[in-house]
Amino acid sequence: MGRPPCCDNGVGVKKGPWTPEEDIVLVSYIQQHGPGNWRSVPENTGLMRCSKSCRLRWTNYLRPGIKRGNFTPHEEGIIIHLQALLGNKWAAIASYLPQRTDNDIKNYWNTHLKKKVKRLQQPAADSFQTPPSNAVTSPNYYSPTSSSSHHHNLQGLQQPMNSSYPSNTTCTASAPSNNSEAATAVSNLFQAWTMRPSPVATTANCMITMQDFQEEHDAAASMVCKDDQVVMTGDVSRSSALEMVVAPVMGASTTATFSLLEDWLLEDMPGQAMDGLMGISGGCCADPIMF
DNA sequence: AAGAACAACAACCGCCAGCTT
DNA sequence: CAAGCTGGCGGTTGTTGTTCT
Repeated sequence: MGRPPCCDNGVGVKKGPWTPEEDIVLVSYIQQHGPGNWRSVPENTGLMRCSKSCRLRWTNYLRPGIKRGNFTPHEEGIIIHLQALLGNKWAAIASYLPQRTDNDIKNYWNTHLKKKVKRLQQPAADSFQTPPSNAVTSPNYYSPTSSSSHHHNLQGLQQPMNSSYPSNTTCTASAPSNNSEAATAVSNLFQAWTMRPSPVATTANCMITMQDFQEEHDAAASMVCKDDQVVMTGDVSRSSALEMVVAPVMGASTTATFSLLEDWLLEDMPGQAMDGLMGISGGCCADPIMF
């Protein structure tokens, strides 16, 4: 089957950077007709661009609400974690950062974060690249580059988030029975974390970079955010690290957790990280969609 | 000051899934 | 059911700006 490229005719189709004039034409057309039916955009506007180019220009650059410029440490953290969980599913990752486009995130990953993460993971590089021999069959193994896992994670991403968690919820835990459940749970965690209007999300002092935390990590294993201050406290196990992540989702505290999870995920190879996630034995949350 | 090397980012390309005919 | 069309996605390339030598 297959289909020819939408711009296959080539003749008269302009390529390369968009001019301000073209932008104006495109924006004014979309303001009148709304986005969509991209096929008709070049025809109706006289733009010598293919429909695909128009759509990309709109979604990646002209669309209202797009945030440009430097990524905050908070955004960095989200991208790093979601990339570890989902792989290069930029559209899915972008859905957690509505102000950023998938193209932006992809570029930022390729130019900044990939190197950064690689640098931080260097000591564990060997083990990172060699999944356990039973990786394919093991229900507890998660590969960040596995396409099947991606599908599972996307299913999780698409699930609506249960938005209300009472702060005094009784916490019981049962491990997810498969990768999909784990991925869903983690995806929901991230979604809740990123969406909630909490002090952690809005307090600059809580936006701690991974480097910041890792510099401190030798001295103190946990990091708690109270009011506007980040407080390093005593030892923290992997399971309690996750509890710290879950707690604010539950609305129970203002524990600053993202950098903890960052550290927790990046410190180990992904399989172990997911094992740790799935092997939580301490109580954390009761909602059935979580664990 | 000039050229080379590198980094950042916008845009393109090819493939795919889903829908329509 | 097959073929065609559209929108969407991820990988890659090209261009521009910046830093280094």
